[in-house]
Amino acid sequence: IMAKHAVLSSGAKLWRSLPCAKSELRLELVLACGQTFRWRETADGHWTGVIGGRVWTLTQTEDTLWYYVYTNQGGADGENSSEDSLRAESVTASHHSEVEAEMLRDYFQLHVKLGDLYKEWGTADSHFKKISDIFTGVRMLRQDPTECLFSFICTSNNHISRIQGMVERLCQALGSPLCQLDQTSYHDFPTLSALADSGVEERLRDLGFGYRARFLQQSAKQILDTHGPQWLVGLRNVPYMEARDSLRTLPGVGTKVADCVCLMCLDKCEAVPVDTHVWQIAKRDYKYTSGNGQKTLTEKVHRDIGDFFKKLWGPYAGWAHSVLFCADLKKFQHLKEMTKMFSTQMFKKFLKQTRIKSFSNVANFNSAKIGL
DNA sequence: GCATGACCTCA
DNA sequence: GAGGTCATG
Repeated sequence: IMAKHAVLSSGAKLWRSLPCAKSELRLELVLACGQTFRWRETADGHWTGVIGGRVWTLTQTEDTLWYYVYTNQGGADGENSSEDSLRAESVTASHHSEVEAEMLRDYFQLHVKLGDLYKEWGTADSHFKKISDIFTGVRMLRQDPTECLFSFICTSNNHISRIQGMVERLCQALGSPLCQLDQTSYHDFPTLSALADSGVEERLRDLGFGYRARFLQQSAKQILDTHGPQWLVGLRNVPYMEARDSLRTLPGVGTKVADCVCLMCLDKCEAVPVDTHVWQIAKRDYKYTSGNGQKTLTEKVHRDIGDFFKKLWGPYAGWAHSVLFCADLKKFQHLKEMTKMFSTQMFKKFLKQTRIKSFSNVANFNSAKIGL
């Protein structure tokens, strides 16, 4: 019998949960805004992906984050890691589920109070305030450093939907299998040694990676040859600028990719990744004018825009940046249309007539915004 | 320090 | 031309 993707409504007993308000986390924004590329909506509001070598399905209600962890293929949990197996056997079930809860809290960095940060950013920046009333719950993930680095090497000259396909193929081709759900097989992200293999470039070129194929293989090899497998995660403990410079020694890693990696997996919450898109936001919404009217994204423009936003938003500038970035994506523009619609006189009249007091469940719309 | 073109593929 | 990097003037 083929295993299926879990759905909360048809088996809630098997799910576990964490208290978490939607204002602190919105899965459909966080998992699809381009900071991670492997989560898929496998049922309405249900997101399936991989964290820590396990397949998870997540969904949420107003004040609760629900999660379901699948058993890896082949019987015992974590059978492709003997260390995990030993741990699983020597530990009680409740301990085990506490480990999983802690993995989720860590992945979503739930100790960071996003609501408080939104208030601070909104006070300092009126444009942010306007946007953030609609785009609540956009937070940074704390991703696996290997997955994050090699995914972002794929992002150059590229758009989200194609990156998703490439990262998926990368895992299918080089990652170890975890489990199969419905027609989909899930794999772990490839290890550094799998990526460093000399046959990898050609393999990935065949899979449509283009010139990025060589960057991926070379970066993996360089890390293993000159630093060792623990080097990447070790960058969590060095200062932002030092980590950034270290990453930039890798082929295919320039200023933008290095900043993404710093922000999204190395705990550098002040890092603001600047690309042409963010440059446009700075010019359009903040009247930012590059010093000498430069035509391209030079090192100086990167620095200036990064400094500008850091001064505006403070030590969590990278987190604030991701809210605006998310709000600018084409696929989320419908959330803004919602505001226009709710703001019309006709709709307000309709609300009054039908005496609907709360619309918090409609697209997470903030009812305070239209003065109900 | 800054600009330009090449690099892959796809829309 | 794209959410970029690298090598070259």
